[in-house]
Amino acid sequence: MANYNIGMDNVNRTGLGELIRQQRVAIPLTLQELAGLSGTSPSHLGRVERSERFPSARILRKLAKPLGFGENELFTLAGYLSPQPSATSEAQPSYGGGQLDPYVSRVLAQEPVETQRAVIGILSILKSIAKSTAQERH
Amino acid sequence: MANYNIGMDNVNRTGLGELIRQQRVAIPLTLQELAGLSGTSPSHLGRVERSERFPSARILRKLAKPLGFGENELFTLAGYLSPQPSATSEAQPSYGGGQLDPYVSRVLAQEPVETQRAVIGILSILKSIAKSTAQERH
DNA sequence: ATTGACATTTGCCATTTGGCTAATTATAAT
DNA sequence: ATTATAATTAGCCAAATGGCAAATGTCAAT
Repeated sequence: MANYNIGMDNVNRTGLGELIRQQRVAIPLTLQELAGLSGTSPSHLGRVERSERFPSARILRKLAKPLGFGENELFTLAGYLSPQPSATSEAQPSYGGGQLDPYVSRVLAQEPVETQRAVIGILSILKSIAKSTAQERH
Repeated sequence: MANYNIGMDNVNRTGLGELIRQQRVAIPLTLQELAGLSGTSPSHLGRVERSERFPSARILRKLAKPLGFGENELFTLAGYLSPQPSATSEAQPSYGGGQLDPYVSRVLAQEPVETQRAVIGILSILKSIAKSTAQERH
């Protein structure tokens, strides 16, 4: 008659694996390399990425730097932390609004400025293509 | 011949239990009450307090509010977070060669993170193509 | 097609975590 | 002192976590 913890925590663990994988291949790293850099095992990371296992905070912390995440960022994504403690009134719960992904930032910053500009040029072209394609579909 | 993680993490788990107990009795709460408030079990909390078990992030998160800790505070104490996170990512040039063009940054930041990542994914593809092309040319 | 070098996944296992129940230990109240 | 009652601890167990080794998948070069 005790039953202290019925049901799910409201922990957002959806898609965390995918996100980690996306980040890893974007860098790009193999599972083994990431395992090496983070001091974990490739097999476990593989399972984490395809959501067969949920990573503990210890693992998450080890993954943060090699993947270019801020320390608490992965924790937030994993649902261990509520979204953005320090923020006063921005706080988009879905993490999408006006934030530049730290890894993206880091990578781009290493390119010459013309390349950076070319990249967003390509992006805007792709977006307009996508837009007109969507319109054709009626 | 693999051995990815020998030895201890440099996680500060010393005295965390004592600290939790001090806080609990200071409030004051019994183990059962705290267990009730946090949705955990008194037996486990007892063991945590006398450091027979180390609490997972999930438990820590549940304990934070009833004990009057800030969300990330217990995480820091537990060694899951390094002291003084605060800085949310971005803007710290601490690493990397160049600067990110502010206009580029602004435009990209308005895209969802997947798009941001896709963009640098495309960039890396283009770079590898360029590289191999250059090699073929000699 | 075959080999060889990597990368990923799977099988299996040890360790940890955390809950329930029961036992023990404090704390009052007669 | 002796119960009654509450609080803590200990015994046990199921589930989860994460590592290693072996199997499988992939891909380029022969």
